[in-house]
Amino acid sequence: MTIFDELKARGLIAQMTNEEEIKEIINNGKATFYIGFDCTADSLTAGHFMALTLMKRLQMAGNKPIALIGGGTTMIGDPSGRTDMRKMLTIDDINHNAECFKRQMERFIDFSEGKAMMINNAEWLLKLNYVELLREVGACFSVNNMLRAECYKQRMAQGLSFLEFNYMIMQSYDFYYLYKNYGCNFQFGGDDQWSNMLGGTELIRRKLGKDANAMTITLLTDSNGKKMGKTAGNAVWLDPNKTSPYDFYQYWRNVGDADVLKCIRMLTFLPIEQINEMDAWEGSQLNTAKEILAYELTKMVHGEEEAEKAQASAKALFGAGAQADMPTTTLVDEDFTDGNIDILTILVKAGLVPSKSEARRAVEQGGVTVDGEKVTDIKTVYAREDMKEGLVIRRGKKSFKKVVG
RNA sequence: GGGGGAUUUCCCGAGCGGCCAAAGGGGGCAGACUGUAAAUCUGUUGUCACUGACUUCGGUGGUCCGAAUCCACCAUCCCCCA
Repeated sequence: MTIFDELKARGLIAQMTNEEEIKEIINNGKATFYIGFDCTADSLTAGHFMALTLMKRLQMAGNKPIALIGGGTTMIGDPSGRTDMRKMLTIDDINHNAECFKRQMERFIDFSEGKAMMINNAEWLLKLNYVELLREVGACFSVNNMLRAECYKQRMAQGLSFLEFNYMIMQSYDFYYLYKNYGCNFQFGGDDQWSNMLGGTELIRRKLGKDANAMTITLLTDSNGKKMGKTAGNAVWLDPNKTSPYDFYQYWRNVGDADVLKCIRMLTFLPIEQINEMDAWEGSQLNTAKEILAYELTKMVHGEEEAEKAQASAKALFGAGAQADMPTTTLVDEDFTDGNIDILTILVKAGLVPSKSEARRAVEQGGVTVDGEKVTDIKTVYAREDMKEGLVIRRGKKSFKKVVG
């Protein structure tokens, strides 16, 4: 199976410039392609993960990836799909974030000599001279067209600053620059990037008279059409310090029935034949598929050992099994008064709940269990001696923490 | 440059000078039902020393016994005219 057919079979392809040409290029390993990552946070997210796997797939097929870190573009902020302006980040923040991205990417992509490159667009964007830029590429952009672009549509009602309006030009310039200096003939990106990407191919055509290609990846959305990779508005991070391997595992373990196969297809490296067999699964059988999904992804992001641990913990907590590894909080002297500690304080200290008020509610509503026993009295107190072995505190169905005194 | 409007709790959005910690919806959380799914139903959703107290309604001052509600200035955004 060619790489193109594989991408297609996995449902990864959303839009592309020229199908025949693209097939020929990527199937024969002739693409030097780039994907841009704006460093708005100090860790990549599950959302970026799909782009990383795509890079890997293409690299395995002999193509050469360029991971473009958006040190320059982040200074501007991509308005695509946003209803408000992004917070302005300082240069120091951006540099720090870029460093973090770099470390995370190295786990997935082989950056050894000649295999792939990592470049920061701050290298050229920050040096641009306004008037020169206007003369060089400004003439190639039609404001009329830009205003029609999908990525600005949503913002036309809310207001779009000139700063953000320029994002497309910067991204287009990147493509142009990479084409000229690194022989980059291809750009991949999320489907929300389509108009920005076309800006680049258009610029290359006008300036150099050459054709470059672009292809977007289907956005990973759940059956309700919402972007995946977020819980309650918070991103699922790849950094284990921001989202623990266990939580990461749980996120995928809990995807809806309708979304499991799609996720497996798009995100894992399991052979398509195997995935197609799973297609017939239904009902509670899908739980097995979810386990596979969660395990595979955790393994890729955090390594096999962490994946095993997360899976073991999950099985132990939800099944009957023995106590397994699980996140632990160790209490210190100050947490106790006269050698005792009350349930509300425990919940807060364990980070299972953000405030005592919520702890109170959780207990009053019967959502708290300690070592399998439901706690209903908010005044319940535990003695330190009884906590040497640790108590398993459970809040709701899915949050657990072991607390040791 | 001129004129008009907006800014409310996680989001959208109501809000009479006292009865406002602030309607309603969304989202979140918990419970029931389940398969660690979805849908549905119920409860809950500022904080704390929780039948009470404290801090919130863009910011700063002011009027008043009392302000999210009135006044002044500042900031940000939107719309119309140029």
